[in-house]
Amino acid sequence: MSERKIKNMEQFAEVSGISRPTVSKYFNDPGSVRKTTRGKIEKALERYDYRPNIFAINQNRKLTKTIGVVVPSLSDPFFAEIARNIEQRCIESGYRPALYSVHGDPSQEVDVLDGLRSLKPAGVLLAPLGRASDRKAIETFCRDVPTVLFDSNLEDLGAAFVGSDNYSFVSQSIDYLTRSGSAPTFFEMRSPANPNANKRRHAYLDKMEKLGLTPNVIQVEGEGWAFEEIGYRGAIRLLSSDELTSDTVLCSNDRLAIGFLAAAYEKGVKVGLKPDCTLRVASHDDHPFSRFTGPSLTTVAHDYDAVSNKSVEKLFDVIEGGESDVRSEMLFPARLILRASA
Amino acid sequence: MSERKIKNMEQFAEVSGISRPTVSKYFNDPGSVRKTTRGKIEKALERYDYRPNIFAINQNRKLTKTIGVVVPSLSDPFFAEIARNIEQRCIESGYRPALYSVHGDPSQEVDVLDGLRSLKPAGVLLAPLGRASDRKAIETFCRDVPTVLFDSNLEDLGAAFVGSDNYSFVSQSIDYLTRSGSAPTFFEMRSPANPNANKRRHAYLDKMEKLGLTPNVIQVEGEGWAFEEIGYRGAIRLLSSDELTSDTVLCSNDRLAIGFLAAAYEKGVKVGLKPDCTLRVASHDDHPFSRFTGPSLTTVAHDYDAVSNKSVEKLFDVIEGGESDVRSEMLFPARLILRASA
DNA sequence: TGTATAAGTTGACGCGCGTAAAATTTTGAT
DNA sequence: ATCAAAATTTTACGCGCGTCAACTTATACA
Repeated sequence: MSERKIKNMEQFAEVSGISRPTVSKYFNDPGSVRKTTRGKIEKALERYDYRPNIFAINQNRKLTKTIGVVVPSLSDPFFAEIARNIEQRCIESGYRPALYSVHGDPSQEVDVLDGLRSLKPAGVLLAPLGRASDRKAIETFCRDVPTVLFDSNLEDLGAAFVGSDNYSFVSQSIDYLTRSGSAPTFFEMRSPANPNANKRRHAYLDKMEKLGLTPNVIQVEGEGWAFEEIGYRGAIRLLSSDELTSDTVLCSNDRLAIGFLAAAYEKGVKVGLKPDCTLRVASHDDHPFSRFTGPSLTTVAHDYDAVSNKSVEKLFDVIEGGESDVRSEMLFPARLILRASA
Repeated sequence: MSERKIKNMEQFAEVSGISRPTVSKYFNDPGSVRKTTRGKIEKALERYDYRPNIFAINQNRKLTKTIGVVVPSLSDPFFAEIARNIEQRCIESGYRPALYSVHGDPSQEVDVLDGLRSLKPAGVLLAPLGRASDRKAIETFCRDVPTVLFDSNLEDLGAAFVGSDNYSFVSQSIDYLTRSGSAPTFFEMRSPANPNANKRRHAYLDKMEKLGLTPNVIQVEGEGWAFEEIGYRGAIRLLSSDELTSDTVLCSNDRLAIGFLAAAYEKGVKVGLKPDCTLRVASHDDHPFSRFTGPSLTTVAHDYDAVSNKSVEKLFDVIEGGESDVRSEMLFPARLILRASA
C-alpha cells in the first residue's frame, strides 16, 4: 500500500492527480467535490496513507474540530460513564473529543479551561465542580468558547444547561418509600460541593411538606469528593448513636449510600426488605456499582443517554447554528430502580 | 492587565522590548536567556496575557510536548486512579497529557493510537487491552512513537513495561489464606482478556503446588469488561450448585470479587471471619471500592504510586535519553490488605 | 451543439512560530 | 580598560495548509 512516502498535501495532490486546493476542499468536506474527483482522491488514499497535518490545519482555522469534555472527577464512575457516552457522540459527528478531569480541584478546573482555550475548541461540554468553582473564570471562558454545562448547573453560565431533574429523583424515591413503609430520613453531606445536593435537600423538604410528613435531615461532616468514605464515617457514627429515629434512610446520592451500606454491614445492621431487616436505604443516581452492593441499592436513575445526547446536541446547535440568545435549561426526569435495599 | 491585544509573538516581542527569536528561546526554555532578559519578558507577561500559539509551535517541532495516556477502560476506577496519577506526573514535568479510554474495544484501541500518532506525541503510556489487542498495529505504533506499556504486558512490545508482580499478589493472598484457614479455590473468568489474569492463574497453580496443596480452579463464562456482572452471575450459579467444595475463594481480581460478594449477599451466604460466616472471599487489586463492599474485601494492593511513577519515569528516560536498546520489564511487589471478607 | 454553471486549476499570500547565519551588543574576567 | 565569550538582534527562510482571485475545463440542460 505504499510506494513513496507522502509528506504533505502537495505531494498527495500530485499522486492523486488533483490540484492541492481541491484536495484541501475534499478533506474539509468530501461532499463538496465532484464524485469522480472524490473517487480519484479516495483511490490515492488507499495506496498512500497520507493524512493532513492536524497542526497546520488548526493554525489556519479559527476554531478546530476539537470538543473539550470536562468533568469533576473521572474516579467517579458516574462521570466516566457519561463521558464515554459523550465522547462517542462527538466522534460520530466528526469531532475530536478531548477529555479532562479536574480531580475535584477548583484550581485545576481553571487550569484545564485555560489550557483548553489555547486548543481553540469548537465547543466545550463542562460538568462544573459546582459551589467550589471559580465562577468568574468560567464566565470568562464561556464568553470566548461555546460551552454547554451539564450535570451541575451554574446559574446563567454557558449557552445551555442539560441535566437531570432533582425534584423528579427525590419525589419518586419519597413516594415509593412512604407508600411501602415509613417516611425517610434524608442523609447528606453538610456542605455538599455539588449544587444538585442542595436541590435534592430542597426537594426532600418540599415533598415531605406536600405529603404532610415531618422532614428529618441528617448532615454528616466531610469535605472533598471521597463520598463513600464520608458516607461510611457518617453512618458509623450515626448507627452507633440514637440519632436515627426512622427505619428508612434516603441518601442524597449513591456514593454516600455505598458508604452507608458498608457501615451498616460492619455494624451488623440488616438493610433491606427481608423480615430480619431493620433498616431501609435508598438513594439517587444509579451509580454503576449500585447493583453490586450488599444489599443491592434501590435508587433513582439518571437518564444517562438522554443527558449526554442532549448535551452534545445542544452544543452542536450553539456551534453550528443560531446564537440563540436565550440560555436554555433542560432537565430530564429520573426513573425509579427497585432493588433489595428498600 | 491589558492595554492592547497581543496576537502573536512578534507583537509580544515588541511590547516586551526583546527580539522575537529571543522570546521564542525564552518560551522553549526560560533558563536559556539572560536573567535581565527573562525579567523583561516576564514583566510583559504580566501586563499582557499572551501565550504562544500551540499549533504553530507544534507544526515546527518534530515532537510535541504531548504525552498520550491510553487505558482499556475509564469506567474501571482502577484505571481512572492510575491515570490521575500519571497525568499529574506529566504536568509536573511540563508535558500535556492527553487521556484516552478505548472502552474495552480493540478496534478503538487501534483508532486511538492512530489518532495519537497525528498528534506527534513525545511519548505514550499505554495500558493495552491484552489478549484482544491488535498486536501488529501496536507494534507498528511503537516503532514510530516512544511507548511504555503499563499494567498489562505485551511481550517485546514498547520500550519498557512497568506493572505489578502477579506472583507477588497471589503468593501473598494464598499464604495468608492457608495460614488462617483452608486453602483457597481460585475464581476467575474462563477466557480473560487481560494477560494478568493468566499470570495469576499460573501463579495460583504454582504456589499451591509449592505448598503441597491441591489446586482448584473455577472458571466462569463471560466476555467483555463487565467483570462485576460476570462475577455476580458466575457466583450465583456456583452458590446454587454444589461445585464449591472449599470454604475459601480467591478471586482473580476485585471486580469479579465485588460481583461475587453481591451474589453471596443475595444468596444469604455469610462471607467473612465471624462465627456465623461460612465463606471467606479474597481477591487482588485493591480496587477503590473494595473498602466499601459488604463485607469489606480482603485483597492485595498494587503499588499504584510506584507503577505510575515508574512508568512516567521510564518514558522520560526513553524520550530524553538514550535509546537503550534493551527493553526493560519492571514489576512491583504487592501488599496484602486485610479486611473483613477473609 | 451551444451555453450557462458548477467544479477544478494555477499561482500566490498568509498564519504563527522554529531556526539558522551573520552582525552586533553585553557580559564577565583579566 | 581590554578582550574573548556569551547573549541578543537582524534578516530571512521554511513548515503544511487555508483561502482567494483569475482562469480554464467539465457538466448538464436545453
